[in-house]
Amino acid sequence: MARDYTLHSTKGPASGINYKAELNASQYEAVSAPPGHALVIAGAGSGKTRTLTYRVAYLLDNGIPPENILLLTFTNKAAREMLDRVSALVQVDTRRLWGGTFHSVGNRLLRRHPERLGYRPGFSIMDREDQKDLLDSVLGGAAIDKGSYRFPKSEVLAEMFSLAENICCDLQEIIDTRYPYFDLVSEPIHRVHQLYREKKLETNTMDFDDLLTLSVRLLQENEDLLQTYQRMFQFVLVDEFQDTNRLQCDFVDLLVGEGGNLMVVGDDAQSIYSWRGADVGNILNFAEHHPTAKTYKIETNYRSVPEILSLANAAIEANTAQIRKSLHASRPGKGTLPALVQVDNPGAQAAFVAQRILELQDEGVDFNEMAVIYRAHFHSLEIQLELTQRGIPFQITSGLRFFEQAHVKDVAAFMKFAVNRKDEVSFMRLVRLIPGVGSASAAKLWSDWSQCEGSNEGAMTGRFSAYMKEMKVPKKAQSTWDQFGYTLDELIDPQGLPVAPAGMIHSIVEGVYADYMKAKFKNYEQRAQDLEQLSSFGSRYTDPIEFLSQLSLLSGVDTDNAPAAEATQDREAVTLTTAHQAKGLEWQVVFAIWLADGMFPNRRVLDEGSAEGVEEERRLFYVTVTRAKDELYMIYPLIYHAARDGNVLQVPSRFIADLPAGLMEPWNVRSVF
DNA sequence: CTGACCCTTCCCAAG
DNA sequence: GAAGGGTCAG
Repeated sequence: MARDYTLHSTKGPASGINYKAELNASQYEAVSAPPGHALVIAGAGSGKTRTLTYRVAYLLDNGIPPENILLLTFTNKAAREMLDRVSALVQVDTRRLWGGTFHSVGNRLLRRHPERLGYRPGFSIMDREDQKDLLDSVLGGAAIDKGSYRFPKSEVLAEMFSLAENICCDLQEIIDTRYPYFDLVSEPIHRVHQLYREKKLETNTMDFDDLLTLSVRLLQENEDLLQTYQRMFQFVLVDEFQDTNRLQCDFVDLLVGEGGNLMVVGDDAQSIYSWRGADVGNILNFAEHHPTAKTYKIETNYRSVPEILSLANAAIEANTAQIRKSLHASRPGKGTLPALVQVDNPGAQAAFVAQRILELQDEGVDFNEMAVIYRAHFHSLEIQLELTQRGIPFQITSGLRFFEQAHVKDVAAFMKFAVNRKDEVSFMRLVRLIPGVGSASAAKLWSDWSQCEGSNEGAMTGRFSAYMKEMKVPKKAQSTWDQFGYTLDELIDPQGLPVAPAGMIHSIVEGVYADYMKAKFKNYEQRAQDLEQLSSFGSRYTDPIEFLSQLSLLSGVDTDNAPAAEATQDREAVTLTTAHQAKGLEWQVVFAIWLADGMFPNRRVLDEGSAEGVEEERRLFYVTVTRAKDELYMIYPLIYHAARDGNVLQVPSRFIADLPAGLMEPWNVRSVF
């Protein structure tokens, strides 16, 4: 059932966009590509987002209804940015267009048809911590003999299961290739895996991977839905295709089907997620996989000065597995080379960065236009101290995410449980907030609750307190338990349906949580404020299920629209970020720090000794340096004091050592203190 | 059985 | 420096 679409531009675009004038020749070619499959190789800083944005506008201009377009991106932020830009270009309601991350699109599909997979509406989404809790619960009941052999902890199990899902292979294969030392216990691992899957269905919960795995299954097992969605998504566009894994690729293939039109955009030189299953082969072999596909290369870089671009090109040169392209700069030369800065130690590194930031500010560069980029979160430690001491404002993309903080998760647990009464993880979390209830009582209470709920369908909808009153709790816990019951009752209306999110949060905080926070946390005020922001975020939603989904789907990378980020958004601040999270962003000035072997590239990767591993690190280095528009500082400390090994002498990163000396300028930094 | 306290361990990247 | 694990008093 091939579908043919011809794109006409006879009467000129309704939007009045002059595509040829606003794009360069190769961008225009990709934007105006005929229907069918297309691979767009867009180098760093070549206007990839612009190209995708204009492509969507072009489709709309040619009469494709927005609901027939699906735009898959890597982060929510990227999706939002592109849709905003499309709205600015054409007068079409882009809310009708499906755009978002793979996970959010999966979520949307599954929310429409949960019953097809044996799920109920209002299923909960577990984050990493919830997943670990559920696995621990499974482990507790699985009678695993942990004495005789080393059995993987729940985090490790989660990692293994996730990898198997994402690269669509058998769990045994993961054990064999990546965890051979667990081969002795592979039988119980499989058993836990099975129990875990059953438990998820039983508690009406999904983990992150399920959002995709189950979406794929939904489409594979339901021909009618497959037809519906294939017909719906006539034009599918995928951003950052180099970072897709097998599961995501299968999802796309299913949605596109035989006659669909698929455009994938990416840059193989920026593939940096193989450790979570991304397969750069998806982009490298796309043309082979789809013989009719046309390939477009966009090789003009608008971002960086030629001095920086030359260095970047030289840096990636050493990689063998890549699509050859020659990225050239459109900007004029600047006359100064990227700086190579050797400093004595991490303290001096931080001092250098801080001082240079202040000098640049004097020269008129905004703090917002400066970033410090590093390989691992802990590399930012000294910089944070130094910037704080000097009063330089900064924002950091840390490992700690707003929605993963204990108090936010506690409140969310009440909401999740109100929406999904089978949610064991949330139930356990909230009853353990009660004084006098530990893990043993919590487990007992859950078993009572699920029994009462199982034998009595009424418990699924009626007032919570009616059922909770019947349950036995430790004496010490009784009054708080009752209070919890009344609070939960406030979260549902007389029909038993959950009320709006903002109201829920209010009830929870007023009813029980404020008291708990005061007793538990030193920084009660701060946390109370967080919850107020959560509530104001919640007021954008009427449907608590929708709100909770968004909470789960928002990640650390794109918490832009998250409450915590909003407070700092318009403030001028230097950005501190990992190289991974810097992907897709740009700044006038970039400080790349800790460029020593063992730090960047990472020690573990070097120890593993795989050439692919080092190539990925090199791509990560490429991503780092290509973030810079005007100035790039590559810095490494000679000596650092390790916790265990004392003073360690460092060697400059091989990625720097491999570069021709003429591409950078060594700076001599003298400490005057 | 709970919860306070102390000890050790950990550090690569994230949806 | 935080978080998990072990120990022990109440």
